[in-house]
Amino acid sequence: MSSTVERIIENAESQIRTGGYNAFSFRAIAKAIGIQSASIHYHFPTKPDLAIAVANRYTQRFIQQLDVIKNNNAHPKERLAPYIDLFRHAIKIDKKMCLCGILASETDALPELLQLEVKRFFELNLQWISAHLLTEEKNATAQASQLLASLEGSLLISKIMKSDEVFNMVSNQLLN
Amino acid sequence: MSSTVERIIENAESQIRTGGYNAFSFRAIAKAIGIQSASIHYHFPTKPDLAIAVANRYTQRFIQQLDVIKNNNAHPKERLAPYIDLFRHAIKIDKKMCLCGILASETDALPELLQLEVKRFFELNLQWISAHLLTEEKNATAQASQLLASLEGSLLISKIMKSDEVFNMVSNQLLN
DNA sequence: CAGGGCCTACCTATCGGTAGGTAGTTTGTT
DNA sequence: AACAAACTACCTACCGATAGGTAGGCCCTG
Repeated sequence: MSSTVERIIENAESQIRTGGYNAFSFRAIAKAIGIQSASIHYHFPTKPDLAIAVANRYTQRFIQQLDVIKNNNAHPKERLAPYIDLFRHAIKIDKKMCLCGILASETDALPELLQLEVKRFFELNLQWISAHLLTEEKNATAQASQLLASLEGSLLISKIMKSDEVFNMVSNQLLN
Repeated sequence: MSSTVERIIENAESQIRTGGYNAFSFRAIAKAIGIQSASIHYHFPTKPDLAIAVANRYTQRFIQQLDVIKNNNAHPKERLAPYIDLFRHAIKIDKKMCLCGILASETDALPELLQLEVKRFFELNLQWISAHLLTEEKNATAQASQLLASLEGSLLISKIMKSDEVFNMVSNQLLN
């Protein structure tokens, strides 16, 4: 049995990943987990506070997965497939966008502190790809951008197509 | 002097491209163009009606640009740079996401008819890339997906980074 | 004088947020 | 050990603001 705070964050994440920042509400979360919307304000005073907590947990979990990938795969080249699988999980299991992907697309409509938290996710991924995935490449930075952009973009296209086909084709290309 | 309908659509597009479907409102548009929000309902009865009109005009204009590119460049290989420039325009001139990119990421929160209109944009682009950009390639479909995903993804990353650097690196890679 | 294009005025629903209360638990003091 | 103070985790009830949408009137033009 998870705590109220965890259930709030979990449900908020689900709503944001479905429709973005403006598509989640305290009332909808409250109804979903069976408490009053006012009670959410006890744990997260404002909407930005909650959204930042959601993004923070999302990034933290992502970092943990990156560590697992690094530790389980000694050679950088072995790490690409499991890295791609992190995004495959979003579209195939969660059937939702990457949280930071959908938020990034709405950047200019987000509270400033939330922008910074989302930005951190991308900086962190780009740096990790360069350092632990493309170690021996010359233009690692450019290739890292290409990889991350392809994955985020293919998630978005797969959502609107209601099919994993685009994601599968893109990930197969990336693996070659 | 543009018509009221055109000014409504223009302003709605700007708002949607900034914060997504839930971030635009009849009242904000009305205020921006100097009419009453009720007057917008005369031209577009419901919010989905207006959003669909916005997406339709966006796609229609995109198609026109694709025709120009095709007609101005006899060889498929010459068409890549101007195609990329369509997306460069979004991030460098408009300083906004691709309308259909941001809407695609919110797919499951959109009215069904709007989903179809957004989907049409991507189907159309994928088909055009395959037919007029990668004519001689074997796996044209997969490469088209890769190209479009890279461009949409790099827009989204550039927005959150508040820098064109990622878009520039990705587009340079695509051109090689 | 008919109708297109806009207006005022208003509706209901929902939003984020606040005020104040309460049951149960924990903590500090004697 | 006993008791009071304080804290946690909720609750009900409400606020002003804003959302999309509707009804009906007014004015200008053909």
